[in-house]
Amino acid sequence: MPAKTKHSNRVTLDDVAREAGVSAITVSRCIRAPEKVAAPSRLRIQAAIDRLGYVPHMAASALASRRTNVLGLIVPSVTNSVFSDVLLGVYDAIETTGLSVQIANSRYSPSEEETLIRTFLAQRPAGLIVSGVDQTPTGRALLEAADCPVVQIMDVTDDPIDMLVGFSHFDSAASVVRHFMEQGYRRPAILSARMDPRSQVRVSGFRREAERLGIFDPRRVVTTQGRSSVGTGCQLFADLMARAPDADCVFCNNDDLALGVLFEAARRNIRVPEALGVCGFNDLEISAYVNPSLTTVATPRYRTGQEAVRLVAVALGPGVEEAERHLRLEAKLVVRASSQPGWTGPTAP
Amino acid sequence: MPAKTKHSNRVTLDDVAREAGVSAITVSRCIRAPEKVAAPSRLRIQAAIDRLGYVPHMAASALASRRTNVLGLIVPSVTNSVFSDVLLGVYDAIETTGLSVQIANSRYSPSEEETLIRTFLAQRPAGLIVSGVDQTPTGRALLEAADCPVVQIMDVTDDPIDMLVGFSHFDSAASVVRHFMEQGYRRPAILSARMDPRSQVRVSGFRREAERLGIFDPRRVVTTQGRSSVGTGCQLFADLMARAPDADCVFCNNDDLALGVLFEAARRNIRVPEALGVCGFNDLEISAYVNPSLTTVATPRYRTGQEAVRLVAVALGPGVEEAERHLRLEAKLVVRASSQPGWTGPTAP
DNA sequence: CTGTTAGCGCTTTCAG
DNA sequence: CTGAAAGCGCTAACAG
Repeated sequence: MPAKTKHSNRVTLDDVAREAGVSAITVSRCIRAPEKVAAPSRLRIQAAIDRLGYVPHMAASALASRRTNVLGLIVPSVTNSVFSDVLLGVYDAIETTGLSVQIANSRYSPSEEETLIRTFLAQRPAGLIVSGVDQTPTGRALLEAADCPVVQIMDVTDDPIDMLVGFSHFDSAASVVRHFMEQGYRRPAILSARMDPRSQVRVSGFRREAERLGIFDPRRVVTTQGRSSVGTGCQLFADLMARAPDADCVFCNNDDLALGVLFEAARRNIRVPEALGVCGFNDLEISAYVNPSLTTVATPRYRTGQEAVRLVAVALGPGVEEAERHLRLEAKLVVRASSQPGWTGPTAP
Repeated sequence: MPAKTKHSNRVTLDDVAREAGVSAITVSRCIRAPEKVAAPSRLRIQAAIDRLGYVPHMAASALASRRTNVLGLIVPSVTNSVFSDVLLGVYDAIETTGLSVQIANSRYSPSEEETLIRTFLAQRPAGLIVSGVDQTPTGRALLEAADCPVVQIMDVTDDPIDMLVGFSHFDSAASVVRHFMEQGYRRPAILSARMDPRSQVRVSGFRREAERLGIFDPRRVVTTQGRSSVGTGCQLFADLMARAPDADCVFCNNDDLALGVLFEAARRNIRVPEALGVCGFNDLEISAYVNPSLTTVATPRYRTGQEAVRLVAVALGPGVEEAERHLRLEAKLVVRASSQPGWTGPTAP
């Protein structure tokens, strides 16, 4: 009977060490910091790992080192394609980092978000990515006290918790108003559902700029708390037509809503863009192909996910560049047929 | 100086035990199986936990018990709304189970999927949910040997690995062909991108039924390896018109493609449904609102996610109902304007 | 119903 | 550059 009886049949660090003729700690080092191990040992260890098919036990590693390789990501919704694009960026960027992502879904609820922040922090994550800049005071305090990199994404603020990558919803909305004005529209409306913080900022941006230009009218602001969808867009547009039929253009707080407006307008024989200019927000793939093609604001969702991960990875590394901690990305207006009365080109790309 | 110096400031099971005047193991039991602890102790322990703000250390628990509470979920894509709906079902169902989900993205690659299966299994997950029934032989072997519940989702097979919740892609496609026939169409086409196993099964289902009815023509099968999207739908439809302009109806392998067909047909002044019947697959929200509204096959995506989690939870519990291990759900044809030449109702709900 | 003992597999010192 | 010793925080397996 061997001196030490193994209960599990799992291949452990000790097995590898024995196979390679070194001690366990050397194998451990070889995995985490290969440059600190002499080349000959390194080769033997690598060979032993391959031969035995060793896979590190993350829980054991986490327990011993008091740190995990888990990057927590809190988003308001996983079905919203805005966030699924962010997620894609996160997945693509994570590959080179050795981290693993864990996603949580706050359902647009600040208190659920706070709970999730707690849960994640209890796991000692390697980093945490949260959506928006409007955490609860407690949530914010928890994040400020966290001993891991924290990245806020999807919006900008003067007062970030730690790192940040986002774009200005306020400015984007204002630029839409100006675009409508330039195209000759004079009575802009705005439609919005799911009044989450970022939607609200867009509504303010719209309002401010319209006021500045002297074309704001509160009758032309139609909102609902319900979730954003194509169906909601149809409904909100019907509401708008009932309340303020004189509206000559409409900024929809996202593309789903805008698509609904486009479809409902077609049913009512309201000509877009001649009788009604339409602009969405986000630039979903479909928006370029619908008839008429949809003017919208392209938001850097994929890039946001990618950069957020990169920021965490950099922060985890040795030298942190202070200059890189806040990334202000650009959201760009994409002008298509739905907002250009003088449009003469093709209806789709 | 106290007998035992704590290095970390984390609240541990021992702290709670001391506070409640019991031993650590009793606290541990109280958390995992409260009914095995006497009521008075239980109350004192609960109070101590609350007072101290104790949060269990998952890694330590995983190490000691050789099991995690992680439910692994492998999907081909996180942006595809089909899978994000599944995900939503998973998240909603997981809440009551005490498990946590970890998502991985195989990018429609069988070999990446195999790697992910390996990675997950190395973490000793509480359960594993995989998409489809076409794992690599090695992947399948790994899953068969896994000592945790495994659920295959999104398709059906006679030969599941362990548990299964899905619906028949083959039958769904066949029912679309019959529907076209009933509506008077006689020259059906099929468009498909991203030829993943389930898309291929739908193509076979279409082909088989069309052959049975004597209306199959290979010229009317247009496929591409590229990813499925609205833009691809426009493109494939253009290809179809070039190859087989006599097609009088088209089954699109998913709604994105179908939307593209609808838009491209409008641009070409091809009247739907009179000159061309269109049917999609999946029933995205937008499909009910587009003009004309889109006939499609409603797939039980949310429910699939929900049930998959439920199956795992049940399997993890004490008594497993053998009868419940395979869940065959129903995908239902939703007939709307785009496939009914005689349509007289409203264009949208 | 409760406690004792002995690790789970890895990493952190601190010495060589 | 390498190793020995000592846990990380929790739970399995017995005993009482």
